[in-house]
Amino acid sequence: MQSLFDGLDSAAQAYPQRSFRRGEFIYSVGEESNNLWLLNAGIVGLFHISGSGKETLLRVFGPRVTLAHRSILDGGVHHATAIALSTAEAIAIPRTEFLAILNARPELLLALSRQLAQDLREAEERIARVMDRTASQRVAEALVYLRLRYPEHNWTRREIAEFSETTEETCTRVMGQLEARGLLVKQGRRFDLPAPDKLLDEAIA
Amino acid sequence: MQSLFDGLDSAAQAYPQRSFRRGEFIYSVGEESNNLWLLNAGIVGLFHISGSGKETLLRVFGPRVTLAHRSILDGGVHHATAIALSTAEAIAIPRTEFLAILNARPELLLALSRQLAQDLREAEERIARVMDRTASQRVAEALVYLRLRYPEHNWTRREIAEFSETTEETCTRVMGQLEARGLLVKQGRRFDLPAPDKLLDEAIA
DNA sequence: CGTTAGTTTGAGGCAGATCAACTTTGGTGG
DNA sequence: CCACCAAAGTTGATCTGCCTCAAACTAACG
Repeated sequence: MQSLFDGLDSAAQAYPQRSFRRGEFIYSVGEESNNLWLLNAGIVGLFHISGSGKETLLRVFGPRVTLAHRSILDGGVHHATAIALSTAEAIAIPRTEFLAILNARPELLLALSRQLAQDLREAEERIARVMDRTASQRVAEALVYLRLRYPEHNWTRREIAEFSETTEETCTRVMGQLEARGLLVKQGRRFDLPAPDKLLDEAIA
Repeated sequence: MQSLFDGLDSAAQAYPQRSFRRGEFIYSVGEESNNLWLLNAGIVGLFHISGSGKETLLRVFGPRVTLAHRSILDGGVHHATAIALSTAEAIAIPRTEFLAILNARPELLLALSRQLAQDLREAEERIARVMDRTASQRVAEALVYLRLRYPEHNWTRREIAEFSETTEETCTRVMGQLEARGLLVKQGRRFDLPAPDKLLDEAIA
């Protein structure tokens, strides 16, 4: 089955590609979602930033996926802020053109629905997990998820903490314990997980 | 715009209506989602139940909405358990027929996508909220949300707690404080919110 | 090398979970 | 209509995970 990104790729060729450096905003919460973004390269994080400055990493996007499709279908206002986590290349398609393409090609709308259904499952599993697991367990699970899914990215303690709903300090401490148990190896700022499956087993148990 | 429920209503007439009493399961986590459910009456809760028995109320369904659409689009396995919170009446449409109708009527698929987009926003807002707000604030927000959205239902402390990611005891204590401040009035097991907007203001501030 | 972003470590405090015992409610059936 | 009882709600005492604040350290990059 064709992905939403692939189905829109040819239409995107008509538009210029934009570059973002680490830390740059692709869009911000509250803005109108006038564009659908096609991410060609790099890693982008979708963040919720609260009044008190506390940040939550809601979703992570890698190459060959779309951004802002959810907002466009839900009232046209961004509910969160998309920030480049590494150098990123993306193309913006006008909202109206995106909707016209969806209208003309129901199979792409179906692909989009499936993506939303999957994202909703993942979000709801996270809601339940906060109550269900300790901070250590959540960090361990986040490490495995982020590392396996986006191995090329240099995940920081802060990013891991914001994804696992805990603090940077707790994250550091948990990673230290995992290192002591041989489940994590630090090399400068980078780290590796020699046995991700074992790590998950021990974390959940 | 036509809702998904309305679009499927005529097709549902071919199938018998089933009744559920409070506490009965409509479907369970892990089961295959062979049916789309049309809820005609009553309130249904979608729960995540962890190994340790801890329950989380993920979503609430009222009359004239569908259940299991997310699962059907996402691999066909239920990721949570649907339980009747009051006497409920619902009709099951076979998965295959549901998919055939979606295929024939893209406008219904669009309505479904919009619903998923909205549910995803609500779920992600909840993820951020757990870190962002105290237990008291979450309880206050849950009270307003549940009471205004489903005024006919007699929400129990347990249900409110499982929706606001806290415990029954905390929920009781918070409600006691709100009563002392005149923002909540108990009448036996029922309660009323004389000034929901004020309650929200004070809770968030 | 200087500078900044990222990481580590320690000490202290508290929100809220947990456990336990008790009270109230409201539906049921005798 | 009343007595009963299971489900729901309340209250208090205790305990702890992890957040918070602070301060020093270190990697990486221009």
